[in-house]
Amino acid sequence: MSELLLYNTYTRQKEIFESITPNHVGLYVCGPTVSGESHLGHARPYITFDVVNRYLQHLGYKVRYVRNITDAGHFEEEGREAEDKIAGKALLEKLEPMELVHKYTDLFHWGMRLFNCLPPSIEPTATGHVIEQISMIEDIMAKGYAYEVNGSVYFDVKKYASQYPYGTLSGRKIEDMLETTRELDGQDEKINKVDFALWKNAPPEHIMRWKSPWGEGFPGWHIECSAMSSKYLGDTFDIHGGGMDLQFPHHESEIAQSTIAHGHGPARYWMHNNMITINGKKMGKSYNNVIKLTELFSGNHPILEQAYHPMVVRFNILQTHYRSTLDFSNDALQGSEKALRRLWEAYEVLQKLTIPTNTEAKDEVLDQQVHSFCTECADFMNDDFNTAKVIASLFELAPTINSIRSGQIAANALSASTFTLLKSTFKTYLEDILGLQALQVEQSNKLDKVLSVLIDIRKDAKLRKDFATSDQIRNRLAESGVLLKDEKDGTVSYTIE
RNA sequence: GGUCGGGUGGCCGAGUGGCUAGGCAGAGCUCUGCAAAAGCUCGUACAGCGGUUCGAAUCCGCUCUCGACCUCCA
Repeated sequence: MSELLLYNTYTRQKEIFESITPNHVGLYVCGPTVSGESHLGHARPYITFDVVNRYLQHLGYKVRYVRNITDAGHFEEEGREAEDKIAGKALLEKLEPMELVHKYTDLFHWGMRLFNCLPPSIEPTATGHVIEQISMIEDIMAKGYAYEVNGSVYFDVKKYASQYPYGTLSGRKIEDMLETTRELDGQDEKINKVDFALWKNAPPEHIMRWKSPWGEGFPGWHIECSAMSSKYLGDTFDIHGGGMDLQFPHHESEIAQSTIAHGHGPARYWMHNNMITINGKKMGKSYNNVIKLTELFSGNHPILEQAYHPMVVRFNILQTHYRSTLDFSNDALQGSEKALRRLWEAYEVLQKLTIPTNTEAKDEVLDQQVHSFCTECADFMNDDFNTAKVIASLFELAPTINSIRSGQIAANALSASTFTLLKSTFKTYLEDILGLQALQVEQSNKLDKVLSVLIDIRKDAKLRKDFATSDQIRNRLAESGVLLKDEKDGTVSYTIE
């Protein structure tokens, strides 16, 4: 089998993946800030890295997947007054900060569950690791790369850049940044505007505050990921992931902090997923075009023509390579919904088919085709997680499956081994790796029995050529969302919308 | 302004030098009491202009155009 190639943002090329510890992978993904409801944009990284996690496990790695919860609240560094997002929102909603954080964390987990994202191995919170963050800041100060001003601590980027490569990850030059940022404002505590906060002094009205060697305050944003990733994954771990928008300044700052604290950057491979856009514009609070997950699943948003099932969203995201932008539209989602339905039905048909006993394929050509569509799935995943191509291959197999079911293709056209491979490929890729699930909710036994009564009555009517009655049953059921299908073999199946 | 990445058929989207993904929508046919589903077949696209090459959506140059990052952001 081919080796796993992944695109490393740091080197800007695809590299062969080799884990630091054989058979183990340390994966860190920047998690959400739980100051508000999760939105469609959040779906992308967590689904992307869920597939990365699943695929690494499929390859036999034991993955320690760490994804943080930012519950300490970022501050607007450039704002006149330092404002804690979470504390501010808490005042608005008349909630304790902890109450608010809990509410949105639960909501986030709810969304992740619906998306069928496997939970991370560890989900550390920033507030639970203030001590670790403080000691890392102390370490950086002791090494001379941070300075204190009025109870706040800043990282000295200029000094760092003079001795270490800075800006590699995000493709930036410190000189350019120092030039473009000379909007000299004497108010700023920072020596250089490129400096970033490790610790912020808390103004009196600030609710979230912790004691530190520099007075009461709260940690800077970037330090939490550095402190927590090194705590749970070590000074150097395998993969650090997140959205492209975090490349700068967040990840660049993490590298700088870790380099001073540990002598090197935190991760060997940096992976960044691209953004979701709406009508070509990035979705974001500042654009006022955010679709929350609750709205997405309920259809309750002006942009949405209908509600979208979490699996449809997941499928839609996986139909696009993770490094491409993904433009949201109702048409695209509706297309994905139909596509997923068809693919999943083929999968269900396949599960019911019995594997033939012939060792030789009756149709060599078809057997070969099926075989290669199955095996190439691994190649596509190995090529920087090309889920779009995997899905295309599975679609290529759908007609064969459906034809075998309808008898247009004899079951023994395929050899027993190819048939087995076909079955395992669908199971492995569709369910285990892509993490997809049936759109339909499990039906209750009672409903099934009720429907079979109606189906039997309809069958009788059909035998009597009483098509008025049979059509009436079918139409009335359709009105209530139950679609009947007369199969070739005389049986009747139904799907519930 | 600086840096970077795009512009692919009606729509969504793969794809880095020849073998012209896939999905949705559309058209025709088969099957069917009718439907639905399914199967088969069809649309021959790569922003524009040059260049390199036997051959380019894919490489180079220019133009137009969209977007991302540079500030909280997935």
